[in-house]
Amino acid sequence: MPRRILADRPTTMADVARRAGVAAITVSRALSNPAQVSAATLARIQRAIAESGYVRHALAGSLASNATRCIGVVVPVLSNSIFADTLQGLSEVFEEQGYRLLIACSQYDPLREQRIVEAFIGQRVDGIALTGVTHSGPTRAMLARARIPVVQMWNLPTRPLDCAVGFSNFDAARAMVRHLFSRGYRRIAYIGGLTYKNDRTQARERGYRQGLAEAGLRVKESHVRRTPFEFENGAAALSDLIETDPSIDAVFAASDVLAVGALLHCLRRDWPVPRKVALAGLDGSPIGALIKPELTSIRFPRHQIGVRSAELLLDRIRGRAAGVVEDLGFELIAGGSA
Amino acid sequence: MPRRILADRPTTMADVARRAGVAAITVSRALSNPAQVSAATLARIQRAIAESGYVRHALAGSLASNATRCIGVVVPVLSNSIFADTLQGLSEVFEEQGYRLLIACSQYDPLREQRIVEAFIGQRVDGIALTGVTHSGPTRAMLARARIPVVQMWNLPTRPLDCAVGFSNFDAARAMVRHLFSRGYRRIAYIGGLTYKNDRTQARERGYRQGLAEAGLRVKESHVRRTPFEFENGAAALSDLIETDPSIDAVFAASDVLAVGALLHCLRRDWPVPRKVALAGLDGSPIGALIKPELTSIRFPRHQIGVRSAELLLDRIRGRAAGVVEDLGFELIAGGSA
DNA sequence: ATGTTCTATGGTAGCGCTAACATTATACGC
DNA sequence: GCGTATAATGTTAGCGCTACCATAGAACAT
Repeated sequence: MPRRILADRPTTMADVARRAGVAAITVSRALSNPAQVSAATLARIQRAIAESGYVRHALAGSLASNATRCIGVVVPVLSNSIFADTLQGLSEVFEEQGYRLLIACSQYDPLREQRIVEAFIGQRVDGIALTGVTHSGPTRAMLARARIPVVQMWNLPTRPLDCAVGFSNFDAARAMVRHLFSRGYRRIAYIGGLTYKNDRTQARERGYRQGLAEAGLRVKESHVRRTPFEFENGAAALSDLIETDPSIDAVFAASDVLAVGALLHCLRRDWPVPRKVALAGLDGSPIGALIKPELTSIRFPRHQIGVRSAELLLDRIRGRAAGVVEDLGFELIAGGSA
Repeated sequence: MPRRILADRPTTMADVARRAGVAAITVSRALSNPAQVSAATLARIQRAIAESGYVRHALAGSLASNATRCIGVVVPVLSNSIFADTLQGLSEVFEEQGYRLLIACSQYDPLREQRIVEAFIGQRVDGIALTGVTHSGPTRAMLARARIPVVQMWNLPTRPLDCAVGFSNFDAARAMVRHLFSRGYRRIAYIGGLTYKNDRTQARERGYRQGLAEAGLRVKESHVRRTPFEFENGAAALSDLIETDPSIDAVFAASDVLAVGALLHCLRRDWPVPRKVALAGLDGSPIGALIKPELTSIRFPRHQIGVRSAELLLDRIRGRAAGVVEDLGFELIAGGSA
């Protein structure tokens, strides 16, 4: 009962095999492990492939071999370039090893992440890289049941799903508050992201609060702002903070996107930074270094997070032990802004 | 001859069917078209799925149905947020229609694009979205042979592969040169991208040259710089241009990343903009509007390019006519920088 | 009562590939 | 010469799902 008209269907491996005068399995071997095939046969097969414009049907291969050579990656957004560096690191390692990346955006939404993870499992990816360490219950359950190697990136989980590569967002934020304190600032406000959907943002805000507490300063809730990571929002939040309380002497923005927005806002208004207000960010983005004064920030190995995540995931795929959590640390960059 | 130990294999549709007391095909229908299944049966199946934690094997389904509900997207880079807006537009439309996106980066390299397209065809994606209009011969051949719907984005092809959505990068650059001329600038230098791998960059440079020619100005080759799109490179190129020829009165950067880098460099050096040198960009990125003076630039509907591309691709997938080329235009934003 | 249509469900085959085993030819040691 | 190792290739049986056709029963018209 043929389901498709036989004429005009795409070339299959059997077609190539016929043309080269070999069995289909030999074509399969020629493609996935050429060393197994004699030089003469290989040449005939390669010629047949070129002549017919054959492209192997990866889905059928994956179904038969039970391995897709695909890795699923979830990032919150693509518009913030900080994750792009990590993606770059992931893709460098995986491409070299013959794996492809499926990239999807969760928009900082755990439910969206859950749907993405389900789709990844449905695609039978060989491994999954997640940004962050908080995931919905169903997400965790699906991953556990599917027994797919997973790496969590950009933060340090207390109970990792599998392996993890990141740094302490909490410590980084606390370190920045200490730095500001050591420079003499005492009325330190905070502009952070929307905490309710993001563990990195939460950790940074906790770090800010802890840093103030350790310095013996009280947290004023009116000095804490939360807003999505856009340049404009950093500018608006700063403007609002200063208007609300002109005595604020420093603002710590938990992301360089916000900090750069805030800094540019000051420059627009001809507010002297750091004299009127000191500014500090967190991300170490290159644009911070181009502004005068240079943005004080914290840099972390964004690219290396991708590289190490890929390496650990490959280890897991190849059957090595799980449960590794790697802390790649961070570095405070003291610019002129604080 | 079983190839896998039968115990401890992932749940299949047959398992779910057995548990629900129906045939596998009914489970399939319950998942892909629930209206075909009676309410009572549907409930039993849904319960069986929930109990067993079943996730449908999408690969097997695609193999059988000859449709993957996946769209392949090639962008040059992820680190430049201008493509992120387009991706966002694509994903909004496709997700709503139940399609998934496979996103890959060509790094502005046609050979890499070719490998990506081959992989997409191997995955039997239902459609492909490409950035730009120049592609390697093999890429064009593969796409033609595979008869996969394709949309080319961000520029207007003279001979489209299939459909296209974009604007004239040439006209945009020319319009900016005209604007600079109308403001009285006569020694207009240019900072562009690396033309040899990118048709948008080529078109913009041609637009610059044409604009000068139409204004009766001669192009000085020493006034033309090419560099990868990074903030730092814009700063460095501007610095170098001014050093080489201090009489330059305006610089047109063919990307806002370069223009913002150049503008920040001027501010660092306390060079008055536009008095010492006028600056104009092209991309309409939000950060340009935050700087003082605001960056003169050209805005285009980046998000809408994604939306329309997705709609056209869906039309094609559903069998409607090919060959549509849509020009979405652009808009000049006159800021204080030029 | 008979035919017609519609709804709900099932049986079977096969999508295109590769794992596992089988087979054949060739080389090698003694 | 014979057993044994090695290389090169083939045969077969699925991987897990859905298209296609079949079937059975209910609803309705004639």
